[in-house]
Parts: sequence; structure tokens; C-alpha cells
Amino acid sequence: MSEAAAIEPIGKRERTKVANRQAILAAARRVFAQMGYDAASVRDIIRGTELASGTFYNYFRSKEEVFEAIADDAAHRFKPLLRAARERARSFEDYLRSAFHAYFAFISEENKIDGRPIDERRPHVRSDTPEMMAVYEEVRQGLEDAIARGLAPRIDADYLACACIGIAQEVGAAMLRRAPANVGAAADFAVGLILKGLDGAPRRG
Amino acid sequence: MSEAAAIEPIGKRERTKVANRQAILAAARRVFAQMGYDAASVRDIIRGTELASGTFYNYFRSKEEVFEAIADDAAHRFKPLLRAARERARSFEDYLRSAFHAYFAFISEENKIDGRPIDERRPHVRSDTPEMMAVYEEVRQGLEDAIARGLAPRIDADYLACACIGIAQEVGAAMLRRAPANVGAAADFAVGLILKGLDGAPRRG
Amino acid sequence: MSEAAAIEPIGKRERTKVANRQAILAAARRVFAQMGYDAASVRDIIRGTELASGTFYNYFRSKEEVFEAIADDAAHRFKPLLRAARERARSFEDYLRSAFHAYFAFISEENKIDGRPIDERRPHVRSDTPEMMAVYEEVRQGLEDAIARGLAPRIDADYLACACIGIAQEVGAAMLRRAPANVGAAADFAVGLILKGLDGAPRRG
Amino acid sequence: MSEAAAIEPIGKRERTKVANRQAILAAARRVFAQMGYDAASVRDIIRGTELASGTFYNYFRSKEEVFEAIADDAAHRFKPLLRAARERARSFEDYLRSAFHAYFAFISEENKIDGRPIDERRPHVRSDTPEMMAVYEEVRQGLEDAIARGLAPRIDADYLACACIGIAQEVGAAMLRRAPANVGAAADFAVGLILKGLDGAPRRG
DNA sequence: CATGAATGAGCATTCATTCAT
DNA sequence: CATGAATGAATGCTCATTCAT
Repeated sequence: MSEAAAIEPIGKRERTKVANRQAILAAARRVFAQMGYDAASVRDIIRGTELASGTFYNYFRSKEEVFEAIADDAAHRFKPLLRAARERARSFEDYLRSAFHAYFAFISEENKIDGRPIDERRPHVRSDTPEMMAVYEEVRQGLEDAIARGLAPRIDADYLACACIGIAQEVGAAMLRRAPANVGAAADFAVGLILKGLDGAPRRG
Repeated sequence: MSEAAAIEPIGKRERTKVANRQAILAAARRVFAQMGYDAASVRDIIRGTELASGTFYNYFRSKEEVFEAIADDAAHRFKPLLRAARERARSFEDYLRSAFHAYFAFISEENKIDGRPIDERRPHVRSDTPEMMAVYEEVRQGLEDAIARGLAPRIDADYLACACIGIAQEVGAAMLRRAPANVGAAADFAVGLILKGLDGAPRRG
Repeated sequence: MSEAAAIEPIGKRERTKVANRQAILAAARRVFAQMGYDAASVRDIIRGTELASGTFYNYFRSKEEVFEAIADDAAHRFKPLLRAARERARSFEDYLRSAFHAYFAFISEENKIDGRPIDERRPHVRSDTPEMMAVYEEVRQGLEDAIARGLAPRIDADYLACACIGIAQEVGAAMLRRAPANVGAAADFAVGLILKGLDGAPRRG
Repeated sequence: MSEAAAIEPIGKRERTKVANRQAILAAARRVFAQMGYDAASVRDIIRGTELASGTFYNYFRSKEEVFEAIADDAAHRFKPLLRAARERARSFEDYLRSAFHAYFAFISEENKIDGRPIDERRPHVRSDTPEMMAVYEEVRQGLEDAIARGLAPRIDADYLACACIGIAQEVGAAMLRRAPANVGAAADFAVGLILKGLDGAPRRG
């Protein structure tokens, strides 16, 4: 009995509670990805589960709240990767590469439903995701550090961080469009461009 | 009658078909800018005109269609600028600079209501605008030209075009956030980064 | 044409607008009477018409607003009767009798749907109707006048007005329960009771 | 075990069946008084206890049923007072006075939450309470007795009973609005009015 | 063509009630 | 019995769209 308790410490109620929450989150992720946050309705989300409409409200108070939960979750999973990349980095270039690599790997992972990439052909809408904001803050921070330590020229850190986000976003999307996604190549491209411009970007062929 | 026509056409111009269309487009632009495409409803748009709700459907079949009309219009106004920039360009760098300058000037102009910049603090959502797509095509085309003519290294033109869009979009948004918008500086930053990377971007101070 | 305009000055649109408004008001009156204000839903009201759900909101913003419209309407129709009664009155007794008579006649008229009395067997719920409040104010006013002019003893005018409302309400309800309603008898009873107490009330048989 | 029972019953009294029932009834009384019967939901009631939502249904089948239980309870407590008043009465007047006094004292007591009067400003809605019905039956009965024994004139007993209820209700409400409630004065007013009309009601000042 | 009222599908949300634990 | 999550019907309300005038 104590063993059983150790094996199944959560009653079936607890289990379905967690499972339902996950089901809603998964459906919401899918729905937001497919129709965009604004177009998505709470009904679309629950329709994506096997739950009843009212059940949604046992877990979240509104569409906004699910979104935040998703965002928080993503940030919680992504931030540490970025942090680790920074700590392991031996140079600014190294750091930049790790960060882009982490980001591209992350979205590549996120953009799967049941392990298969989502078809990304619909009207291209991007909203600030938390991963995004994390990249922004990291890059900005990292760049200002690098500038302060003389490892990078004294350029406009805000504009550069913005440019990085833009590159990450658009190149990331393009990468996902090419199946299979080549995370390493995308990261190389981005880093090369940022560090040395056209001459720094990898040659074709 | 011809006299009346000469005297009245201004006073009644609000009622001509073309003027109605313009009124709807103007209202739509304003409304989309203020509440975002998704949040905006057809009702919001017609409320922004002096027309009756049904009249909207004499000109457009849906919100989507007005949006496309606006987009087409923007593209029609923007494309020639880009084309001109290309024709005047003496070098790839020159071309790039003209293109970014045109884009930043364009959005700076677009983001005004009655001549005053829109406060752009709401949740950051971007969708592919036609001027965007024009930049994409132009840059891609221009780059492939340049590569073919040996003026640029043989890099991934799709990724580069994406990166340009990303930079244009994000640096553009950042530029608008800084009032007053400095179009030249933003263009310099973007071009410097793309051509030479960090070392190419303008120094601060 | 000018004749036609005189005969049908309101277009068919106007006519249905007015008719729809009346239809909603009628349905609301019926529904409120049958299930009580709180229990009634907007949907119950529109279900009582041949209109679509959305149409309700072209006329009223909420259940509250229909209620107010009904109330205002009733007050507008009832107040003048009361006023007239007062002006015609030769004595306090005369005035009281006219007022009660007007009230009983009024509710007797109101409690008909398509000319037939409503079955009044459901859980007895009363809310302050505007007719009610009008009676209250009138009686209170009238009584204070009468006291000031020495026509009535100096008793508690608020309590008396309340008592009149209570009597009007309950005796009125009892009157409606007895089909056919005998307005004159009910008024005689109420006035007799108020003026002279048990001895003043009409004898049976 | 019997010891434990002797030691614990107070501490655990919250968990006995009868205590749960009382808890629900108490919460319901409070909630009905505060938000009115219609506005109150079963959820509001259970939220007012420490019980789980499902538990409600072990005791009552619906909101209506709790209401009836409360009403029955009130009637059970009120009826005997009325009966006693009747038995002690030396005359019809005496009886009437006792009855009104009992009623006004009763509602004055009922309209307290934790000993403090409820603010009674919300839209005035009255439903037939069981104490009300008890008054009705008593008065009607008493009156018919009195008439039969020649102590009162042969007037319409139904109308009179209705009038008494109306007076009790409205004067009672007015009394509660005047803080502190003066039960004796209200009873004097009501009885005076019923017996002798305006001349019988107590003078002011 | 312009008008604006009617329409009814759709949405967010609440709530009484059930039922597995 | 107590619990509280699940259910889905119901509600107030909005909105794109149609259509008689």
C-alpha cells in the first residue's frame, strides 16, 4: 500500500486534472499556432480537446490566461538554455552562435504537433513570444556586456537586439519552411551575417 | 446643370462611388492601425465613415478584402519607389541603402493619422504587409542579380532576404518607437549591419 | 401623392420598426408578468415574439431597459388619470375613491393579454411598479395636503401611504382573482376601510 | 469512544449531518437576504458554507427547496406566536393588535444578520412568505369568528385579510427602513387604521 | 446604388447538477 | 456521506451579412 502510494501518489482525480490541463494547453498551442491568438476563440481551444466547454473555466479564466500559461511555460523552458549558452560561451561569437542555435532548436521543437512539423503556409502572423523576448533581453544584455568589455564595437544595442530578433524570427520561419529544418545551418547564417555581414554569411554550394 | 456640376462637385464629392471607396479605405486604415486587424470589425470601419453598414458590401466583400485593398494600394505606392531606387543605384550598397531608406520613410509616413504618429504600444503583432513582400522580392531579386554579376558573395539569397525583412521590420518598429523617427540613421544601421556585420554598423555617440 | 403621404406618412420600414418595438414590449410585459422580472431572460422575451434574437438589441440594450420602457409607459398612462382624479375631487374621500378606482381599473386593464385576464395563480411576487409609486406619491401628497387643510387628522403620512399601497396591491390582486373583476366594489372596500376602518367597509350581501 | 464522543462533539459539530443542514440554511438565509432570492445561486449559498458544492444536494434538491425549508422553519416559529396571541386575546381589537405586534416583531428579528438589521434599499420585491400566509389565514379565520360572534361587522373577510396582509407588508417594510424599528408604534398604527380608519390611527407629535 | 433593420450563428461565461473517488 | 471536477444547457450579447425599401 505504501508502495502503491509511492507509485501512484496522485489519485486518478489528480491525474486527470493534470492531464486535462495539459490537454487544454496543447490544444491552445495548436490553435494559436494555426489561427493566431486573436482569431482563436476559447471554443476553438476546447473543441481541440475532448472536454466540455465549461471545463475550460475550471483551469483558466480566459483565453488570455491560457496564453500566459503557455508563454510562461515556454519561457521557463527556454530561458535556462539561453543562460547555459551564455555561461559556456568562450567569446561573443560563441555566445551568439549558442543563442541562435538554442532558439532555432527550440522553435523547431515547438513547431511540432505530435512530433510532426506544423504546416506553416498560412498568412504569416508573428506576435512577440516569450522566447522572443528572452532572446531580445539576452542579446541586448550580452551585447552591452561585450561592448563594455571591449569585445564588440560601440553600436546601438537596442537596434542590434531588434535586428537579431528580426533575423531570428524570419530566418527561423524560413528554416521551418524547409523540411527538414537544419538548425545548425540557420544559426551559422545568422551569426555570420551579424558578425561580418554579407562576407561573413556562409557561401552556398 | 453643367454650372451646378461645376459648383457642386466638391460639396457632393462625398457621395461619388470613388469617394465612398476612399472613405472606407481611409477608415479601415485608421481602424486597423488603432485596434489591430483582428480586433477591428467591419462595424468599426463603417462607424468611421458616414456611410450605412450595408454600403460597405457594395465595395468590399469582407474585412479581409478591404485589408487586401489597402495592402495592394500600399504596394502600388511603394513598389515604384523601390524600383526607382534600384534604377538609380550605382552599387549594391547604394541599392540596399535606397531600399531601406524608402521602406523606413514609407512606414514612417504610413504610421501617421492626420499627420501625427500613432502610438504603437499595443501588443506587437506583425503580419506580412505587401510593402514587406515587395522588399522581400526586391532584395532577393537584387541580391541574385548582384551575385550573378559577381558584386556579392554567393550566399543563401532566400535567407538573406528573410533577414532583411526581419531587420526592416524590427528596426523599423524600434525606429517608430523613438520619436521623432530618424529614417536615415535607421537605414544606415541596417545597411551597415548587412554589409559588414557588427563592424559595419554605425558607432554610437 | 401628398394625400398618400398624409395617409401613410411613415414608410413600411418605420411601421415595422414601431410594430417590432411594440411586439417586444408586449412580449416583455407578458413574460415579466408570467415569470417575474428576475426569472425572465431576454431570450424568453424574444421567444415571445417572431423576431430574431439579435433584433432585441436593436431596440433595447438590456432586459433592464425594456423594463424601464414598460414602466415609463405605464407611468405615463397612469399618472394623468391620477392627476385628473385629484383635480376633480370635491373632498378627501372623493379623491381617495377616484385614486383607488383609477388604480384598480388600470391594473384590471393591464392584466389582460389580448383582452383576456392573465391567470394569476403563480407564486405571488410583487415588485414596485411605477403605477404603485405614483399611487404612493399621490396619496402621500394628497394626505399631507388634506392634513394641512384640516380635512384629515394629523397621522403618519408615510405609514398611511404605505398602507394604501399595501391595500391597493393586495386587494387589487384579490380582485383580479375574482372573475369578473369588480373595480367599483374593490374601490369602495378600500376607501371605506381607510376612512372608517371596519365600520366603514361595505357590508356583505 | 463514548469518551471521545463526549469530548469531541463540539469541535466536530460542524461535520454532523444536522449541523451541515443548519449551515446551509444559515448561508441561504444570509444570501437570500443580501442578494434576493432570484439573484442568489446555489453556488452563492455553498460558497457561504465550508462545504463542497456536491454536498448541497445531499440535503436539498434545489434552491427552491432550501427556500421552502427556510420558509417552513419561519412558519413553524411564527405560527405558535400567532396562536398564543389569539388565545390570550380578550377582544377582537386585542387579538388584532397581538397579531400585528407578533408579525412586526418577527420580521424585525428576521431582518437581522448576526443581530444587525439588513440594509433594505434594494429594489423592493415581495413574495408570499409563509408567515404572511399564516397572518392571512389567522386574520381571515379570526375575522370570520368575530363576525359570526357578532363582534365585527359582516364585511368581506377575504378582502379584509388581503388588506391586512398588504398593510402588514408595507408598513412593516417602512418600519424596518426607520432605524430603530418601533414595533409597538407600527402595530398601533395598523390596528388603529383597520378598526377606525383615519380617525383611529395614532396622531403624530 | 444607399440605407439600416433583421437575421441568426457564434462567443464568453455561468451555473445547476451529476458522479467517480 | 463528503468531495470537487466535469458536464452541457442556457444566457447576454456582438457581428457579419442580407435584403426590402
